[in-house]
Amino acid sequence: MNVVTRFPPSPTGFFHIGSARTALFNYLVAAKAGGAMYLRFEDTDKERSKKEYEEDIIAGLQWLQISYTPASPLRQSEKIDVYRTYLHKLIEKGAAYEAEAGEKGGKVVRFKNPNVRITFSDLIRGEVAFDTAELKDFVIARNADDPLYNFAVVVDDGEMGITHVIRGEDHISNTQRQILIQEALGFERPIYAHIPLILAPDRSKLSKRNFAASVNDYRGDGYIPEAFLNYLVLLGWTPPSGKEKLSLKEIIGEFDIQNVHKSGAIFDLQKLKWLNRQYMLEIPDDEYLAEMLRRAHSWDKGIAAKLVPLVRERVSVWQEFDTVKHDFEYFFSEPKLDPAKLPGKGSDAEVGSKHLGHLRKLFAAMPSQGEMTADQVKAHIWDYAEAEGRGKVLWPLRYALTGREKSPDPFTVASIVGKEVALRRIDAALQTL
RNA sequence: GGCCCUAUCGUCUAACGGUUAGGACACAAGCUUUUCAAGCUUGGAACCCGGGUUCGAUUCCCGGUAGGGUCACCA
Repeated sequence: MNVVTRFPPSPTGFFHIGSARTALFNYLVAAKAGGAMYLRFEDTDKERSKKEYEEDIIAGLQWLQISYTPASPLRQSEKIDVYRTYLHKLIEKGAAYEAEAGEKGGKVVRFKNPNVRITFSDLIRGEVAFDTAELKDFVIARNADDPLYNFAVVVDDGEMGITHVIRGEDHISNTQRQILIQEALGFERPIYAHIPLILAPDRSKLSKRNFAASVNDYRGDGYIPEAFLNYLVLLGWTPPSGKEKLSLKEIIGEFDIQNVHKSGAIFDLQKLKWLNRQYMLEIPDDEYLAEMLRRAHSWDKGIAAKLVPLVRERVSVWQEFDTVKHDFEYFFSEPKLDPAKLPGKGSDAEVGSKHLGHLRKLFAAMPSQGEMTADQVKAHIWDYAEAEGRGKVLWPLRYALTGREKSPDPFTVASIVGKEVALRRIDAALQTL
């Protein structure tokens, strides 16, 4: 069977997380079967549809590497004549009729409801049944040149030969209307799959008001697109292998729309961050450094290169680097010291001074040629620290080097700033005591 | 309210009649060169309720409850 799916957003808002997942599932079903997924814009709502939203959606799909075939024409607004033809066909058949005055005055086209019971089989939910009688004769067009969603969708899906309609659960009650129109028009019924919704942390529908729901926001925060996509697919589906971190290729290999869950899932930002971190850890050092420098222009490249592993430990999303980078200032300029904090817990100035004084000698005795690793620095100091009490010796050293109560360990810091700078900072610290 | 859908740790989930109900995120404690981060180890944490069916139900059926979706001349 040649599989043809579609992603038909209405360009009335920015690319939404839920839309992204719908697009992804449609893409996966098509990719799995070697079929195609069409993109078409459902812009029959002229007032709310905007070009900038179309652009945002396209940019988002590209960011996520979800490929598609553009429908031709791309927009529903570009094929009004086609809808008009089908509309006339329905009216001639007596399956639809023009009706006087609706709520907003003027004529509208109503579908003549046969009042039957519709049962369709949903790939995710099984048999779903509706009694269409309560729909009454619903409106399918404002007039011959102004079709409404449910009608336009049926015409498009029919003409494009869509085999699988995969969409959000919020469309499940539209299905009965669409099947009715489909049968009147003589189109074949596609296979349906209604996927559960993504929920905000309070279990309400994901909306801009209570949550960052735009894909754009995550792109802006510096999430890795592969990680974002990976997280999205995990929301409502578990691969048979049980693996959580999956490439798009692996996802396609394992994916089966029938294994998608029935219930809605809350979007968990912390798990997304965790997954993103797993992807960031795989970025090669040179690329990682380049991104750091893009976000911290003033940083010296040589020092920044040595900071890569320290940054990696602390950053799960690039956005976090923008905050954390200020904690690394002491690598680039002399720290300001608070004499009260220098000796550390349970020690006074005299004790601090004594240890720092000895440390100064130990540092001075280190080789000045070439760089020292953290382990080598440690080797020079360790025996003394052990003998005098690690905390008592190491705290003043670390504070003298960084001027911070929280920082990486003193050996690492010393190995990065180098012997000369370390000595200078120890001297400066000694003078404050 | 009508119709439709859903229901396992706080969250995402595994289980497809018989398990000490498993994993991941988060959380807590301990270990790491007194801090931070990361890492490692350990721990607490769930089958919505009530009836059936069955030798046996988290699992199947029915009802209740709760949550969600939808009831436009929006999509």
